Amino acid sequence: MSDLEVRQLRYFVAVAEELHFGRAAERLGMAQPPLSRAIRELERQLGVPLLTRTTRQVALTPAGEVLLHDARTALDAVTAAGRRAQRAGRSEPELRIAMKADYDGGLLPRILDRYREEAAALPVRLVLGGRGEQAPALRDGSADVALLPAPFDDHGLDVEPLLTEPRLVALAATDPLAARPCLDLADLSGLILPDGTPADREDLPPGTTDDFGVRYRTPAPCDPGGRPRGTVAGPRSRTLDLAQIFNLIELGSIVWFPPVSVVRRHPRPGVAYRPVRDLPPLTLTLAWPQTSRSPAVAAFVRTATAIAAAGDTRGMMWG
Amino acid sequence: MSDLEVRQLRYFVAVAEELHFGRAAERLGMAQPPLSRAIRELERQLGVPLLTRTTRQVALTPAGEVLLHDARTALDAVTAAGRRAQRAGRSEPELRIAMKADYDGGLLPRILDRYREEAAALPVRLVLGGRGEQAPALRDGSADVALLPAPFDDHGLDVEPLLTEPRLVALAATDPLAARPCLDLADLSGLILPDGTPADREDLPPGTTDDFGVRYRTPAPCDPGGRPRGTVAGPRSRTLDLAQIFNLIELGSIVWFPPVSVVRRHPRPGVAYRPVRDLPPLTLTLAWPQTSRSPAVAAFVRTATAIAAAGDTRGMMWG
DNA sequence: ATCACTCATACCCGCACGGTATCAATCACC
DNA sequence: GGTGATTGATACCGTGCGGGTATGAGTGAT
Repeated sequence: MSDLEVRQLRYFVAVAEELHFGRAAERLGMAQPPLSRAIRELERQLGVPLLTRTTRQVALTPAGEVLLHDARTALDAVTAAGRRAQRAGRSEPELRIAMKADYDGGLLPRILDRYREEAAALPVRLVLGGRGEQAPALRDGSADVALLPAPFDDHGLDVEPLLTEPRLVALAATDPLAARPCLDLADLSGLILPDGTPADREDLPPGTTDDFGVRYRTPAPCDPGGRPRGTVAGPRSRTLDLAQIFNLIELGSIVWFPPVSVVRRHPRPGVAYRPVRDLPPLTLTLAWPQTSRSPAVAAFVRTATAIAAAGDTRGMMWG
Repeated sequence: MSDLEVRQLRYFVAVAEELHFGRAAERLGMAQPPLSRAIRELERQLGVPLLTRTTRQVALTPAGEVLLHDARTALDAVTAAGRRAQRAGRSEPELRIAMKADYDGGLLPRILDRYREEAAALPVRLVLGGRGEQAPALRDGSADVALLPAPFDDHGLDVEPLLTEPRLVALAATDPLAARPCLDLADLSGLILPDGTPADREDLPPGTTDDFGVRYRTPAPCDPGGRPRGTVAGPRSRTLDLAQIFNLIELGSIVWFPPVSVVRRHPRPGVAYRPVRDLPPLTLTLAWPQTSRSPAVAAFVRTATAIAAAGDTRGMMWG
């Protein structure tokens, strides 16, 4: 059994995601016939059918499902290898921290202060991205360490929880609900979050949508049991920044569930924050590639966990 | 930056391990000039020098060290993808358990009994191999779950410790040391283990040698800070089976450090077992690929940890 | 029954990968 | 310090394979 090639995996992933040879070929920037042939050759090489195709329907076999999953992680590993080597050769070493803006539980300034005193410390660069972008960034080598809310798909990553903080609901100060000191999730039925999901449903699949309303391509859509949808939504171009979110909240169009540390940074008249009894708290987590051997990452992890442990009794409640 | 290809990674790993283009080319079954050109092209593609070469000396740059490490894990991921897909398509699904013969802490019979009653259970197949083979087997998809002594290189794996058991020293009954009820490591200086290392040095790098005397190719030689040795020893063909080991022990040629559960299975006149005060115990660990989504693996892990938890107060002492 | 759609087949082409021959640089040895 | 051995780089060539175009064939919709 000779080894697979990256090209074959890329092709297969495209077809498996699109479930359509024509569209997959278009996405790959090639014609359909060579793609068909390549997939067929892949199946011959493995000795296993990966797709059941009629001229009207393409579906994954169980083996295809397995390969789709493993091929994605293998492709991640390959691009990560290239990117990390590239970076290691560049003149300016730095520690790239992936996070979503403001989602640091208020710890980052203190962490960075102490981190800079470490012997193994490197200059720090923040890689800000939307929800669901941090873990893939670690896997493909475009960041060295990430600060992100659990749960998330942590395959290939090492993980250290830093702190758990409650979330509040942000709603229009003029909303009748704002008159009450404390709410339940059920009270929020009918309201929607910035990403369009109903506020009283907490089952949003991780890695699919962004709190800011951007819909991301799921990098490894580990739908438990379900089969991945064939169509992959590109960025919906409805990106909301914080100012827009606040504006919409103020107008009563949406509500939002920021953690207290974010709230503390954005006091704003016209927006009321209230505790929600059954809203799960947010656990901020530190993650880095399991393959990392970088002393700079190790030092950062050490510093961050120390700071979090030292600070975890500080005022996490909010009036 | 276009994606790397498996071929490029294989080539680079070969050169980086051999630190010699000619030998690397021979190992790859090709001529030297195309290999030189391929590596050069890889460097051009990444925009980073990976090797410093004079006509007499080839050495890795820092970027090369990083790539060597990451390329190995990427290659593992690729072959694992192929192998697991292949397996998923074959008619007979089964759960392949990698372990070294007898190194199950005596748990395996009970684990298997209970496992077979699980709904998600599959027929079990044992994949026996020497020390250091289990973790690579998980990574390259030739086993689904492994039972192995910690510590080991666990990158890409999820891990669950099962039990910790003391080890004894096995020596010739006629050895003067056998007269003493308990020994120290220092007492054993001058004696050697089956793999040839001195018995009083407990710093043998994991994944390098086998207790049975086979020397394995290091799969991911994570020497902390040091540079990987250029020469990679193939199997030294000096494989010792248990009978040979016992024979050599009996003759006083070697000593051995089996855990008590192994000792219990191999009572043998002519061989004495004695506790060693400062000999670290052996922690038997369960490991499986982090990417595993198999219900059969999940059921096995559940069963094994339950059995280990239930049995961990049972008689682990001996003699 | 016909049309539209989509995957497979047939055939061709260009290029990139691998091979052979050779050069050039460095080290060892006297 | 000159000479030969070793080893990586360069030059050049042939071929196999990956990709393109044209077309066939099977299937579902109307």
